[in-house]
Amino acid sequence: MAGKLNLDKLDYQIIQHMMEDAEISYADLGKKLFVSGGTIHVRIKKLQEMGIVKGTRLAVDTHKLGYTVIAFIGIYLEKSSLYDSVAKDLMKIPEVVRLNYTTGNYSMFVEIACKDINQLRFVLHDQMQKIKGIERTETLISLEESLNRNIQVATTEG
Amino acid sequence: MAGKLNLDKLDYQIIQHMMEDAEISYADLGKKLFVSGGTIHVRIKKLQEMGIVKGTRLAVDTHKLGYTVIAFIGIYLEKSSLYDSVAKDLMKIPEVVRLNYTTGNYSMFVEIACKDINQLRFVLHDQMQKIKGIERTETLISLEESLNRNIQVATTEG
DNA sequence: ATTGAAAGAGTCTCAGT
DNA sequence: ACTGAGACTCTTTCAAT
Repeated sequence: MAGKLNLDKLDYQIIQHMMEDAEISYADLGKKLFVSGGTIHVRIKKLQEMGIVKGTRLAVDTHKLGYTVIAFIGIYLEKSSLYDSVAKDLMKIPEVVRLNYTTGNYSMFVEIACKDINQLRFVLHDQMQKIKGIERTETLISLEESLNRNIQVATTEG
Repeated sequence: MAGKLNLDKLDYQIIQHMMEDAEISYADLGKKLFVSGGTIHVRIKKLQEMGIVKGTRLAVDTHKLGYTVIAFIGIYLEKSSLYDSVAKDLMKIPEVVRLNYTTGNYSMFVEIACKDINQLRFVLHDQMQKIKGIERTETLISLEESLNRNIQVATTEG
């Protein structure tokens, strides 16, 4: 399956640090990890070539941007073979930010981000209910996000 | 509540572009959006001061790093007043990457990232079951992530 | 593989508009 | 507010180890 990685402690430390803050300079990160800036550069280049590092992204406070209503929707399909078709329709809804095919209670699990409850209602009733193949849905509205963090790789050793 | 934002189309275009790729230079992004690099710089600085932009993060392929098992856990609490205490215990588990307090079927909703099914079982049976206040849990294992994207702000107009 | 220094590219500041 | 140019900082390359 997945090829062997052969990453060492330094690689994992670089990944961990820059997942949390990619603005630090190679020189400064090198100082923290007791190597030169040039070594940080070489390692990041290697991680990019391996496809592990995929670039950098601006971190944005979505709540401050007005997306105050986060909801998770569990979806029951009429037939599980309808997954691809339903997924395609769901992706057309801009408020849908995440979509997983799951085992367990639901066949699909979706996350949506809306600006208010009216927009949530619109997405649920006017957009999702029209999609062919959805039997019914269950909505969980997030009242509070207590944690949203990266995976913890720094202690991994190969 | 939330103060008025007063962002214009250019602000939203900058946010949208850099949420997807923060490596582009201000000069190049300015060319795309028909302003100078200096203007991009001023806008980003403003967005940082407003707390909307919170920095940049390294984007990593967690699947390639070995975290192949993503699961969502719905949690039923014995009493909903136990939320804070249970949340505190859940945060101690490194595999827990996200934690929401929710309305609907479950009281809490958790996402975990594991390297294999055995680690998932360990987290579920040995770590989560020992937490006081959890009545029972339901697990959804993600068989496929079809979509994981940012919110779409580019068409917003203030 | 790592280092340190030079070359190249990007950010940041500011005077002018 | 936006621009463009200069000062400054960071990334990237490379010869030496």
